[in-house]
Amino acid sequence: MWLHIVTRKEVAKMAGVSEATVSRVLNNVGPIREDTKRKVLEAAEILGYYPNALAQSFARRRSGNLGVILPYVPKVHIFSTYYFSEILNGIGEQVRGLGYDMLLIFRKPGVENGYMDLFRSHKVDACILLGTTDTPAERKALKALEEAGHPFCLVNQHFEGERFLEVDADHEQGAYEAVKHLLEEGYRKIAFLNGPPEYSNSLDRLKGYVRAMSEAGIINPAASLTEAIPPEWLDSGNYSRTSGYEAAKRFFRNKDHIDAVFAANDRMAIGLMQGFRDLGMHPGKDIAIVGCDDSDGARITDPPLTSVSVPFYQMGMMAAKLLLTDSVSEDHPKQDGGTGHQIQMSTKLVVRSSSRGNPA
Amino acid sequence: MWLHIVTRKEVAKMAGVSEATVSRVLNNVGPIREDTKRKVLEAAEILGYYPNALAQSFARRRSGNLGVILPYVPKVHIFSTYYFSEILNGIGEQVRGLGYDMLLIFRKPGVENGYMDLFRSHKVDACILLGTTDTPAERKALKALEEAGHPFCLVNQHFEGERFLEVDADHEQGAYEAVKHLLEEGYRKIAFLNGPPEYSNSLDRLKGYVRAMSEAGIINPAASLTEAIPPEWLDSGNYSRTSGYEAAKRFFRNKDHIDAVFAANDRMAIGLMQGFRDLGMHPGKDIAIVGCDDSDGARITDPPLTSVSVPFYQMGMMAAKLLLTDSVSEDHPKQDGGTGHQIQMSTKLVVRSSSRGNPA
DNA sequence: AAAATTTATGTACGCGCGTTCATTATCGCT
DNA sequence: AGCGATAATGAACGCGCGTACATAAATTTT
Repeated sequence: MWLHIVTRKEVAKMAGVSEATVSRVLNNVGPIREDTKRKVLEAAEILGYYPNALAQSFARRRSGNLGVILPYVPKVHIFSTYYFSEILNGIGEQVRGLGYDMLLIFRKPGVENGYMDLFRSHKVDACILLGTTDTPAERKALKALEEAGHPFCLVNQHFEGERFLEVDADHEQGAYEAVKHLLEEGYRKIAFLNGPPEYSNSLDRLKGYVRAMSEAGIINPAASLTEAIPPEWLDSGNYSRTSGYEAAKRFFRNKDHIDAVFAANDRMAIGLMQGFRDLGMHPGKDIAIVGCDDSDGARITDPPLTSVSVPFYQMGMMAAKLLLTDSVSEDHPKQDGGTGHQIQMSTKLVVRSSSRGNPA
Repeated sequence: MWLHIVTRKEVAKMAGVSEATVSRVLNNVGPIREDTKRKVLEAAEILGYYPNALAQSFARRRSGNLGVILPYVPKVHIFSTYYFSEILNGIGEQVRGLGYDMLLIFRKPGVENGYMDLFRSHKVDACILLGTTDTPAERKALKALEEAGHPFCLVNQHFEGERFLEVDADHEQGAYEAVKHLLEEGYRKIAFLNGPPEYSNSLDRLKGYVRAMSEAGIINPAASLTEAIPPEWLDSGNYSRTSGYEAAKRFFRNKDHIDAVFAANDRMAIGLMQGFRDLGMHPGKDIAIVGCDDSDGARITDPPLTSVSVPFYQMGMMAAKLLLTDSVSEDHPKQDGGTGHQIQMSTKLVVRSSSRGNPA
């Protein structure tokens, strides 16, 4: 027994028409008499005909795939982070509606611009790049992609000075509101646990932090970003819970000069809470904590974590939409008079009890 | 300016050989003189030749894609659950090494056996199905797939009586050890918050629970599974945190007859903890809680949650490996003398403080 | 009623590659 | 040198589909 693959030819024969007509009927192209259409569809139904997607892609010279590139971080299960999960969800929802498929690719560790091959080999029609960092190599690779005219979109990362297609969130405003909230709650000695500098968010959040603190007259707005901030208020981790836990120890040394910490993501914020707790402090009481992402984790800590909600899901949807309905199907990689798309979505502070103590 | 696509033909011309030879060199097939090989590779390098993956797939009649089917649950961001994330990570790691790509597909809501089309249209060479449930429609669809000879693998779900390729975990043993641990800690009045019955895990865990409780002489091993259990000890939710929270209220009504709860996943366990806390009880002290999955969440609750660790990551890897190195590349969908692969991986209890109180 | 459209369908080709088969170069041996 | 065997290469085809072009049928216009 061998499963015969039904082809267009057989449908044509059964329907008594040419192969071209079958093709036209199934693709809804050109004028077709109503009853030939019916005949073809009936024949296809009876024979159980399914167009061969491989042949279609080949003939159309389009894969029908949207590539999603994920960073390869050894030992880290990348999907397990709220951030990626949500974005992927959004992308998935969008491609689903647009008839595309989603090709997941893990960036190869050593290869510099591995994603160029994806386009060259026609495996994808467009790409969404997640977790990129602003390094010289990365910039170069992206510029090469742009140069070659391959449509791609960055999510949650901005490359200053470039015209890349980007879907970002307003992290500066998010940080500003988070810190402002702490100030309004009466906290003054507010530290900031930032993320790695190669992510544009880090600079954004720093700006927001400085803006809020300057407006409150706590730090000198005239000085440069970092110089105005007392060193014991500025620290950084790598977005892991562990790095937050470690940072708590460092902050603890200056605990008299700190009554609140704003962290660049929830995982670090949760690490901070655990760290402070292990040092005998009570998060939400002795020290206020605010995180970023408003992940699931923020709801299950004790006390629940105040956090900056970022619309990752919508950002994923938007990125896919931009790529699949502009640059690809039509043919104008840039619009808005050549400025390209630089979408920025707004964040929203979700206040929970980790930041509602009564500071001295 | 228009980007010319370099084809095999041009490489052949530059290297002064035929197209067939170019093909042979790049695919390492047949005997080739060392210097022609060099010539071809040089020409390819100079011209920047990349084989067209679409054409390759078409000619080979293999897509090179491993499909991963995810359940479509409206309003639920499926990736955000630890369970799926980990499995996808494992699959991703495996396909990466095998030169395959990973095509993510969300099962369409209405369509009964939508994945049949994926095979028929040759979009995928094999499929991993996640989040399937044991319903008549699903069984039928899977049997049809099997009948048609399409290689697929189920992860974390077992269909009793079928010979499907499955990678499951030993949830019965996991539940057994979890309950036994509670018994050893001195708890006797142990309730069980199960998941929906259409998941095979639910029955597995129920068996494990009953086995442990029977061995301890607490319930009658002779009676049927459910009859032996006092009704106030058996409840079920839908794996969401909320359903755990709600269950806490029900258990609370019989709080004098309950001093521990074993939950079928961490999210429900966390919901239980929050629910009991809101009712004035202290999880880990007034009532012991044990979950399943050993997700990230288990580490950040207060108290940290004892949980049954399930090797989802390895399960994903294994599923991909089975499909991509047996059924697909070679051609024997079943081995072990026709029993098919039914892999079962072991679980491991991770004890934390949510289950180390001192029960009365 | 014939010519000029418009509508509907068929014919033929190519997309870029893998691969079979035929052909030629190379080698080992008597 | 001659022969058979093997190594190396080229010529040719087909995979299943989209589509440009040619053609035939139906419709409108003159």
